[in-house]
Amino acid sequence: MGTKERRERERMETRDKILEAAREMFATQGIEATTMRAIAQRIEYTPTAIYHHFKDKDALIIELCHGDFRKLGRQFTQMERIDDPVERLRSIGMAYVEFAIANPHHYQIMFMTRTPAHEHPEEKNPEEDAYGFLLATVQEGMDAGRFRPELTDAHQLAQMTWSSVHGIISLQIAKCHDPWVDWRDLRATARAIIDALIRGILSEAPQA
Amino acid sequence: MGTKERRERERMETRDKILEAAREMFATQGIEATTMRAIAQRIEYTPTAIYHHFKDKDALIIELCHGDFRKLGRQFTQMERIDDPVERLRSIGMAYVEFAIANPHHYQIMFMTRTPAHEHPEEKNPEEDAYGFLLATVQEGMDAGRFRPELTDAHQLAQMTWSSVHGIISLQIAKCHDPWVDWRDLRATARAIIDALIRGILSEAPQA
DNA sequence: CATCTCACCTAACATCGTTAACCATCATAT
DNA sequence: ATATGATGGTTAACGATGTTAGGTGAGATG
Repeated sequence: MGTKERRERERMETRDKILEAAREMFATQGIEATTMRAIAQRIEYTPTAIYHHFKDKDALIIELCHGDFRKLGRQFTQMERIDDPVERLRSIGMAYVEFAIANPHHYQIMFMTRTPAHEHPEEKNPEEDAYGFLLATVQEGMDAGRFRPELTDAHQLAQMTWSSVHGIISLQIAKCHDPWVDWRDLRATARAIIDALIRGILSEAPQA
Repeated sequence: MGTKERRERERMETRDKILEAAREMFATQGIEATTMRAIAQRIEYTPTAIYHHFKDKDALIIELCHGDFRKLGRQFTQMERIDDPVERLRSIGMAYVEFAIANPHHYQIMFMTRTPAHEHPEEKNPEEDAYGFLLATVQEGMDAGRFRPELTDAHQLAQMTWSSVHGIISLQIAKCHDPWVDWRDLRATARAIIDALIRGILSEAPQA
């Protein structure tokens, strides 16, 4: 019949139009400032039409988040080719920074706001699970004895590195307009943080 | 006459009642979930009454923020008694963590949301300028040659330490309910981050 | 006693997310 | 061919939000 397929395809097309419009408007205007009505008007639909594709605004946001998490995960797995786990860790950190610089509004949604019970079904897919990739890298370094002997918790170590980079990113996103801090270049400071932290967690034994 | 003074005092009393109610409701319910009407009802006034004391909701928030910044600054200056600048730096970091744990919602307002052009008039008062205190401590350590020679920018160094601690705090505040991360104890991880970072920025020359 | 001030209230407005009820199209079953 | 029924969309509205225009009334001032 093929008509069923066409129907489905058309449905997905308008669904994608909604997502695309929402993505751009969230990114440029911010998430709170972007209204359902505005999204609808942009794609020349009625606000109610959106609700035939997404339960509510949160569902729309979460859907966009999933896409962004996948994107970040793909970015990370490109670092797989780096053999040295410590160097890979450094590169993951910088890739994370680049992602945040490229998508600051999405970054804000993904990591700076209390999300509504984010299910994260792709938790198990390594291609999409950025945290898992970071964790594995840290574990690899730990197994190779690269880190100080008192650092035995891979989760904690992963959270340490992640949050160190997240810190400077999120502070600058939130506070970049405040005059009482003389902000330095994000990339440079992030690099300095990564270098310092890695130096601080590396085992002192000279490596081969 | 004294009547003028009494009028002013009464005005300030209700103003403080508004602030007090808002502070607690923001802290327990969250800032977005706390409505003007709810604040008014709590102190048995009409929503409009609030607008005779504060321009709008943002002004109310900003006013609360100022108080919180003062509180944090006071917390910091208690570390003045620590002579060693590096140890003081460590203590500042942990004090910051304790502040965040004690006031997570305020922390969110102060450091995790884009504030509406926060004037920060008390920038010059050392007793209230937490960032300035951190900066001075870092500068002192730098002057004493405690840090690696390539680290010559006190602002960058201050931002590095600040953001490292901020990172783990804000991530846990925002993502503590997400099941895909196995969070470790905030205090312990923060301490590990501080230790690692400090080890990473300290000059290798053995100190006296 | 008349007037003025000023903290506060009543009533409303615009806008938001969201939903109930309806409508039009079109593949399908009789 | 025509009735049926699903489906993607619309119109109109609801309740809640931040906010404001215009009034009210008690107490200070002349």
